[in-house]
Amino acid sequence: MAGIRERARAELIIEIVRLGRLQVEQVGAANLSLRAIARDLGMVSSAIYRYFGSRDELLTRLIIESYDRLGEAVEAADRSITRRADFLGRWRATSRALRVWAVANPAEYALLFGTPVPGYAAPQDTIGPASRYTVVLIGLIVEMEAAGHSSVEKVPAALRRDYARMRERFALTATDSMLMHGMVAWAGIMGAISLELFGHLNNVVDSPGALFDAVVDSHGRLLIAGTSASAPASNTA
Amino acid sequence: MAGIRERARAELIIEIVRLGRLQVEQVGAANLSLRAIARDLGMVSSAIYRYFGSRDELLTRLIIESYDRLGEAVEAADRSITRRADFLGRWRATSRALRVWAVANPAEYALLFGTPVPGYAAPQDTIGPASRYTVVLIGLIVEMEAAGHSSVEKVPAALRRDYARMRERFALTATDSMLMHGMVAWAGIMGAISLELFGHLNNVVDSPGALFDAVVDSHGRLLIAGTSASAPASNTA
DNA sequence: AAAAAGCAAGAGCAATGCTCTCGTTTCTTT
DNA sequence: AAAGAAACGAGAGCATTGCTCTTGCTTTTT
Repeated sequence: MAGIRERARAELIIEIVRLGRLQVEQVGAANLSLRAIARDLGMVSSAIYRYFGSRDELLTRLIIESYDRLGEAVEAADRSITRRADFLGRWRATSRALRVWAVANPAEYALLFGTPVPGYAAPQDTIGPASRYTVVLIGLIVEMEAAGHSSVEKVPAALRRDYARMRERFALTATDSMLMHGMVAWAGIMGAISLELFGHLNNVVDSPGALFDAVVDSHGRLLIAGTSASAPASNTA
Repeated sequence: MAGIRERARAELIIEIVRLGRLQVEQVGAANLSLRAIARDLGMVSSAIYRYFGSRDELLTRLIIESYDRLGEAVEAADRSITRRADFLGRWRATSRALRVWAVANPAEYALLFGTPVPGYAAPQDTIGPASRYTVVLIGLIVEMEAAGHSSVEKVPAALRRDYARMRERFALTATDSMLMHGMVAWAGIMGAISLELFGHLNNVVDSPGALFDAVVDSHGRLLIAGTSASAPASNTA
């Protein structure tokens, strides 16, 4: 049972999503228009609603796919470092992959990490894909600690429950200190990317990529060495 | 010459801006509606255009005012630390003021640091107010270095021109290394706030304030001590 | 073969930003 | 002080949006 109708439906959904992504890239998520998609498809606007119940539903689909693409990019970057014990290399590769993806797909980055659209609550379906890139980073932290690296970050008491839950959820063995150190680094690179893409480095930093690399290395060295900062490692330039 | 008309105009503009800010708070900048403001004012929608040529013009005004409020909050926080040589205290006070303001005014924070509205290019008028809060942070960095603190951050060659321009623009005396270290910290706290406010800590961190404090202290200690991490300073808890 | 479900089309509703015109009021110039 | 210019509010109107409902037609299921 091919299901002539079922097949057409699947193809149409794919096409709608494709045009939706195209629109997000060109005019931003805020201006995503179901009517415009219908027009491009040669359909009348109401017909779209057979496939997506609302604009938000399409948006959710696009968000999920974007998270997946980002996750895939970061995972590939991590895989590309064959010497698995080269933690600084893996940290650089994954975080740079994050930025490269963001710079190449600014509208998608904004869709994921920019202002949430008002009244839009991310449904449960997004949290899986959303954590995909973070799983890579967390894994890196865990492996680093297993290999003997440590962190002396002070962990506020209020965060202990969170880290305990995190260990359980992802079946990790990592100290609170190391997990928190990872979050500090995470915030650093996300901040650097957001500042760049949302225009806050305009007329300030001409080479945001160089700044980003410096941020990555700054955090990377600390992650590798704890606060003892032994060998400053190789530089970027 | 009071100018009965000029006076009414000034008052009306203030009222429009007030209602605009209220709307941004309640429905987000994306849903800011000139028509709704006109309605609240008992005017017909077209009358609004005598005062603001477009929706973007009102938005620009709101952005400028928000930057100013944020700047004022951060400046006040810095002033509140009377012992001016307590750099860690000032760093904590200013960065926490940043977060407190953001948490108290999430829609305004999103307006300033979230996804830029597509097609909207920030006009020149915004760059002055936009740099107000950064001036406080930069000043702190400069004073720290003048007091003997230093940084061993490696500065990529590509950033030297940027820092030279920055020194000229703000009439600073600070090393590239120290300025870059400040930017690393800046990215860290902005990233932490954005992750929190844009929902990326949901179901992950229950006490984002505690995480933020930890991020602030982590950067603060490094800024104070360079990479030598001498005295771990007092903690937060 | 009959009933059920899926589908595209079209009309329609309530919004939006923005433009234009038309009298009226205020200000400026003579 | 009178005449001309500028600013103003109201109203109608255009193009656009998301979304709903009804109406026939087609595919699928019973």
